[in-house]
Amino acid sequence: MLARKIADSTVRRLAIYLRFLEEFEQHGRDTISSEALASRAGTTSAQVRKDLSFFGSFGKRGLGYDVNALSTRLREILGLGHRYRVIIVGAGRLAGALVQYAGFSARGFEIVAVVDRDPAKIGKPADGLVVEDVAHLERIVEREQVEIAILVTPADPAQSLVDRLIASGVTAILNFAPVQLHVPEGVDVKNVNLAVELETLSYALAHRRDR
Amino acid sequence: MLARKIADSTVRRLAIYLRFLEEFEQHGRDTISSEALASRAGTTSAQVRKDLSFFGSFGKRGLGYDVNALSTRLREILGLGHRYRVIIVGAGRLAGALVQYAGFSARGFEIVAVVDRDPAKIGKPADGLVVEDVAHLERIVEREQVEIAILVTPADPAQSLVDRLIASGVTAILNFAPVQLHVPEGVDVKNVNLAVELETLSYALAHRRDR
DNA sequence: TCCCGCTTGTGAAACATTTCACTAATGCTC
DNA sequence: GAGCATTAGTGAAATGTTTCACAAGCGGGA
Repeated sequence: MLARKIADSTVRRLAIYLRFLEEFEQHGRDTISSEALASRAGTTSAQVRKDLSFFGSFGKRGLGYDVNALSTRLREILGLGHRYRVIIVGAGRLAGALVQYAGFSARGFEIVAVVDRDPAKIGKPADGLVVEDVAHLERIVEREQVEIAILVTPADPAQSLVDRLIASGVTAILNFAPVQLHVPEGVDVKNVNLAVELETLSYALAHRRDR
Repeated sequence: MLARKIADSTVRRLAIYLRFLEEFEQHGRDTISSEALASRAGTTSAQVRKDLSFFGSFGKRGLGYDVNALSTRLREILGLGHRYRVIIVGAGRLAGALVQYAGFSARGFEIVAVVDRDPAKIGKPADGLVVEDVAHLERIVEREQVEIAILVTPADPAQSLVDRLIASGVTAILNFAPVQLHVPEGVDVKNVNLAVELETLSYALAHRRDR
């Protein structure tokens, strides 16, 4: 795979295209045009074609894309070829929602451990798992061969937990804590901040008349 | 407020700056440079100054920004001057996490109702609220004077719920359902898709060697 | 008052992403 | 098998965003 520097926006759209392709697959449709895919995904046909063109050319002119072939290829491109082992750090309610969220395991993200520092939570069951003590974080990461961590803690302990995760070999982190994490080269962090999302809506509401 | 077309990326950063300004405020610090703010927020000082410059000039050369004045101004810009009344549509676990999430109410987003269609969930308590029947959606939106809706349902019913919300006067929607919603001019939608976030991480893992 | 170090505000340049517009395949119809 | 309608692939143009670099303003000190 010779992919150079691909924009984050492109990768996100690929993931979205895949979602709709799988829907088409289930409906037994076997070919789809860039136009049809674009209208589902809320973008333009030129954008779809450009996004795909970074990775090769999979379509047939005059016909469109083979639904099966394209979704296989997208899964490959997105690295969804194998199951990822995921740890959740922090056993709050959001953690509970994530553990149970079917969308993750459907796409190969398997939650193999949940840890917390609160003795009241340690030992409690969480959808087939038991909350473990964060004190044993390193041991658990190694035992479960964790590749991805989801951080669902308050801002305060986040950085030191990340340092420990990285020291144990984790190289990809989905961060829900409202802090900017500092990580070395070779480790990827994606930040999700639900309050920020609501605030961009609030901004839009406040400035509606400007448009 | 004469703000023209401001990039979404800029608005998100403003929300993040505000978060750190409030932290500085609590620590009694009364002035801060673009450089200091940038390093906390994970960006550059030039970016901070440019972002702020769209809305006026609030700093003092040689000194930096007045922490209090700037955070007040940012709250104003982001439309955080009043409390927003929010409904959550769908009473799953994610909804539960959102209802209880302190970050929302701290920023003026007050959850005033939770609805679902599942009779098993209707009537159940949810952090000071009671889950109501989605059949009464219109009545509830009016009664509670809801301005913002958070959609936490499966993909399937999402569009028809959105249509009903809009017909009832809701003009801002935070959408967690994995579909592209169609809304008329004048309604804002923000999409959050947790599976997509994980998939961009997966992409990064798969292509690490390319860089 | 004058000088100096610091930091903002901002055009211009660099860079990135999206859209356009056209060429070239492809299958279908007659 | 020729003509036609359709749709992918793609350089080039347009648009959007970030970074650069520097002039100008401010406060503090002598």
